[in-house]
Amino acid sequence: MPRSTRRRPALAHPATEEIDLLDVLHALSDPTRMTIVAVLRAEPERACGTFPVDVAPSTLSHHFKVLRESGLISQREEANRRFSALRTVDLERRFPGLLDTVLAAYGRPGGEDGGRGGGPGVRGGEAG
Amino acid sequence: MPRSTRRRPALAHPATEEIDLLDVLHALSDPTRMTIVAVLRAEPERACGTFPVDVAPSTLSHHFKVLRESGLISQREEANRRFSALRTVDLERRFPGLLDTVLAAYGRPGGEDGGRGGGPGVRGGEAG
DNA sequence: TACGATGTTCGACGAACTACGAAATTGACG
DNA sequence: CGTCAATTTCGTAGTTCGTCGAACATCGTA
Repeated sequence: MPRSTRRRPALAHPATEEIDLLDVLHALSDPTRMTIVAVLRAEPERACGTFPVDVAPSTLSHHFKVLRESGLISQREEANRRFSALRTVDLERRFPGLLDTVLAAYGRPGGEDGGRGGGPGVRGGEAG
Repeated sequence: MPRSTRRRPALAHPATEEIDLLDVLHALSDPTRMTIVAVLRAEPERACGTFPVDVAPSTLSHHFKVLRESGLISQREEANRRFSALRTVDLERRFPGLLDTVLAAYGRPGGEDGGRGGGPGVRGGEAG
């Protein structure tokens, strides 16, 4: 078999119009995945293994799959690394303002002690 | 014991500052609960049993509990009926624009056939 | 070819979720 | 008081979710 052919099925992403709101909300309702999205908001793209999350590689891979299949992120392959990026343009076209609003909300400190979704260690582009 | 005392623990609602974003997103990621929220957006309040959802009463009660504990809705008792209302003011203060943006997104038709989150059969409901 | 690095897939497990029916609670009405 | 109506609580079944470890695949390099 040709060595240039990747065995992966080209990383199926949903088309913009197929992005389902409930899938997106579900994907965002997990702290690990929300962290990934928040980090991705500040950078154009990033390799999978470089996210500040504390889970096993297989678990991380699962989360990326959920994010990708929900339409929140896209992934491209480069060598044996996989880079993820937020689908900001598609999301904005499909659900205007949603991503910005949700991420702004995520940046808000909570009345609790900043446990779960209160104080993310990610401030993305707020400063800039 | 005084008969005027309701046995229910006064329907605990989270304080505004305690509303957790991930809990809210998770609550909204279920089609039944999203329908409830969408209906509630059009009316100030509504009795539990009058929502256009197709689940058993006990299941519905569970969904209302999830919505209430997430901070999305408030419930008050009147006789043996329980009225639910969106906590629009609290939500707006906690997560500005979130509710509007999500519900606007929910109203968008999808590329699919409008099955799940595409076209909610909810508009005014004033007819009843 | 062998090795290390990166990342996925598979199989498993416990926890959480959604669903339902039955029973219990509460209030209105006769 | 007895009954109906609305809703919750309890117990339970089936599914989904998040997590991990082990094994596999790919790429770059020695």
